[in-house]
Amino acid sequence: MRQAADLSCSPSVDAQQALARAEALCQQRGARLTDLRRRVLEIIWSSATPLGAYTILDVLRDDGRQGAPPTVYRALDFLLAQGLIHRLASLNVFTGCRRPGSHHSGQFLICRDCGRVSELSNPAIDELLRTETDARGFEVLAQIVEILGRCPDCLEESTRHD
Amino acid sequence: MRQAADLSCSPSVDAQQALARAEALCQQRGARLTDLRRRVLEIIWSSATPLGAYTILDVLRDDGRQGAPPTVYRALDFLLAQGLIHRLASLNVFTGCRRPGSHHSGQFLICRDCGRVSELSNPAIDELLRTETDARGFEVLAQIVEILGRCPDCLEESTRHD
DNA sequence: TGATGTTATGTTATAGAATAACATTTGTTA
DNA sequence: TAACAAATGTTATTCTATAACATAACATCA
Repeated sequence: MRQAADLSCSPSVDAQQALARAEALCQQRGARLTDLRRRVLEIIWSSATPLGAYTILDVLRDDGRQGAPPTVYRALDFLLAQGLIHRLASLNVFTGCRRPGSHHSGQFLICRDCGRVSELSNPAIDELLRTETDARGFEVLAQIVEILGRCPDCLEESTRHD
Repeated sequence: MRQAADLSCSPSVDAQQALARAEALCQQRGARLTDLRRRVLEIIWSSATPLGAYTILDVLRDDGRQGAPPTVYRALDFLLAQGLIHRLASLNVFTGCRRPGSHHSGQFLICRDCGRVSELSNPAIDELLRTETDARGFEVLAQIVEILGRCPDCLEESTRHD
């Protein structure tokens, strides 16, 4: 996979905005966005592609922090609970939520080649799924919609090189 | 979780039909449904709930077979490639495909309480997702649609007991 | 302020899921 | 039968995630 992760640079504008929003939301909810949790969120937002827990752990250690897997997973659990990140079940990775505040499951397009992810939020998809589940008397707790494929950029590139 | 797995009984009618169809499909395709692969498929179909790879491995060992993780994963890879089973990414488990023959990604309702799974195949959902991806120039390789929640039976039961 | 309870983090160990790499066996075909 | 390919056996390792318990930070109230 042509990896796009670049964690060396300082927080992007996106990351800064996401952190600011996270601060505001947590404040509002009385949830504690501690140093560790903020840093994990920042790490996630600083990458162009979703990160695995152990990659995050490596970055924390590079920070000079002490840490073990539970350190990361607990922070991730918090961020998930606050709707600040999503977990992509098909890849065991985590990505920043583009629409925090409204807890939602999200719909994801995942590029197999570059690893980048687009988050959709097509209400029609939600509605359609809701219709199906309602018809069956099934109570929905979480929706997982992940589409693995190739993004336009990588498609174009592979076309040029063939 | 109130587990519904019962592997002790002889193959159910469902399992027998699934095995027969698998035989036919593999024959037709020139794919080799070996003893091991057939047995793994049978184990999967003999359970009311999806099984993890290591649970399947345990059953194989109970059979008196020798085996290690690769044994199971290779059989699973074959069955996946033939479209005879599905993998549920959100739980790392495998379940028999209710519509083998047509390779498809499927849509699943997974009950958090009893672990049972219903496989939908609502073309409208596929279509809607296709519309989204087409509009974005995204080439789809695989779709993952898994809905975690509570099935009608478990809902009713929890209502009675509250 | 200090005692108490709660929340968060540190730490060690382990469980669970999946694959790499190579050896051996089985099946197929020439 | 020889030679090749496919399938399985086997050992080791990597990656993902959590259990269990210890310590530290924070909050609340007498």
